[in-house]
Amino acid sequence: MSNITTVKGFKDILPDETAKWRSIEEKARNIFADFGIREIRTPVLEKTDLFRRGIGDSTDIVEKEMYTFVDQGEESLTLRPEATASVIRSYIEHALYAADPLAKLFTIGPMFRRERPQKGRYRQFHQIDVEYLGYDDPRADAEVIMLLIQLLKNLGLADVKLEMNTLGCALCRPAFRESILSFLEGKKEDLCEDCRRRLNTNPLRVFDCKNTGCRRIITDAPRLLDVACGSCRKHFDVVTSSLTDFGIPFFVNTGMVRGLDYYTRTTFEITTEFLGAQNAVVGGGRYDGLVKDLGGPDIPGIGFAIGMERLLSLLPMKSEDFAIHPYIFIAALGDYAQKQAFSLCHRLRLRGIPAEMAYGGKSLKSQMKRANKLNCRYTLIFGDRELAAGTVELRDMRDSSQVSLSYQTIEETIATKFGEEQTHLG
RNA sequence: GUGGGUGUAGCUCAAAUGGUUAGAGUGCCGGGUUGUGGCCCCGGAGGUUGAGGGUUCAAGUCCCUUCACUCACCCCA
Repeated sequence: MSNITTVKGFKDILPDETAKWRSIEEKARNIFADFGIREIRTPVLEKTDLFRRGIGDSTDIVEKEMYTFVDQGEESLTLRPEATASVIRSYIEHALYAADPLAKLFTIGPMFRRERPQKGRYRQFHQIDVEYLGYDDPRADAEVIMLLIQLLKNLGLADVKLEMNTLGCALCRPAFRESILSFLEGKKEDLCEDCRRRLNTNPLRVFDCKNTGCRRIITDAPRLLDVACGSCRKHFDVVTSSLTDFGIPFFVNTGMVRGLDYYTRTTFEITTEFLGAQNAVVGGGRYDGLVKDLGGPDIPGIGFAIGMERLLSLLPMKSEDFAIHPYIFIAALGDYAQKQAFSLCHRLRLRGIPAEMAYGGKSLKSQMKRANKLNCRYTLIFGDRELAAGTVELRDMRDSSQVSLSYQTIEETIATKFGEEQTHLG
């Protein structure tokens, strides 16, 4: 096939799937409303510097995964690889903090990273993103996580694991970095090739190396939790004890390092064993320095991002459960009847009754087959014979019963019936 | 960027060591009922076997190249 296809790593979301997506989004919006989180929508395209400064120049995302191009020789632009930087940019640009020092925001939409696609990883993927700005208190961390857990519960997601860690703050992290470096320095020869490289770039990454040799070495390494400053430790204690108070189970994973430079203190992930190599469905954490780094006031923040494709693949939803069916199918025989059917069909739709018909003078059998395929509740049948007698046939597609009704009042009859059945379903 | 796997009908897959017009299920269209769906039966349409080249009397099958998809590494949602 030499036809034009989607770009590598980009996916069409076909009609059978869209209802599932909408269902997730609706449930998210509902719970966000309960928590007072308001929607913000930012452009998918931003100036490249936003991400360079926000995410960090030495991260993989910025180094090799961004869709960046120069716009007509003028300016370097980038398709957003994540939402947080954009939300913060907007927050600063419109000085939202001036009107209210506290902001709870969410946004839903596509992100773009030019990685090699594989299971659970696409070049365009979608995130549900939540950001709390201006909240210093560890209870905000707990609130964000609790709302996330509740959302996943509402969606029917089971068998997931909440992993927690703290990355320290500007005071205690540098010291920790040094102690890790000196710890690993003597064991350099035993580390894998990747980890030796990591010593220079991001030594904390050695913690989540999958190489068994590296794992053995790192088990004895100092942990940030042990050397964290008093306030960071206290912060983490309040977050975790809040979760415990509400019966939310979690695992402290002192080896969890996140890939974006801006995280401080609390970080967390929701993981599952059903996603193959991409086991994280949600990632998040606190970023107390980011707003300031991006040119705003010194305002703390915490948030998370849910990977929608990964989430979808974990949910047991079936597309049949979301299928929509016409209430009534009109099967008409003959030119005059077809004309009447077309008019009736349109009038029913204008009244909010899902109606469908077949064009093109097909056989009754063919029209009935179509009605069946569409899973219509009723089929209305009439030809010249019925119209001459002023009647129409209404067939119940479930039990195959059929009644003869007055053509004059059929629109009202159907409308009444539809109204009654709707309230019954209520 | 690196490595493995796979490319045959819209979809899921067959076609022994190379051997005539590449099959089945499903879906689609039509018929079996001159005006009645599902189940059943029958028929039809739909393929340049991903593309290009090579070996051979003969290639879906073997060789080379290329592309796509996929899984994994790196990293992340």
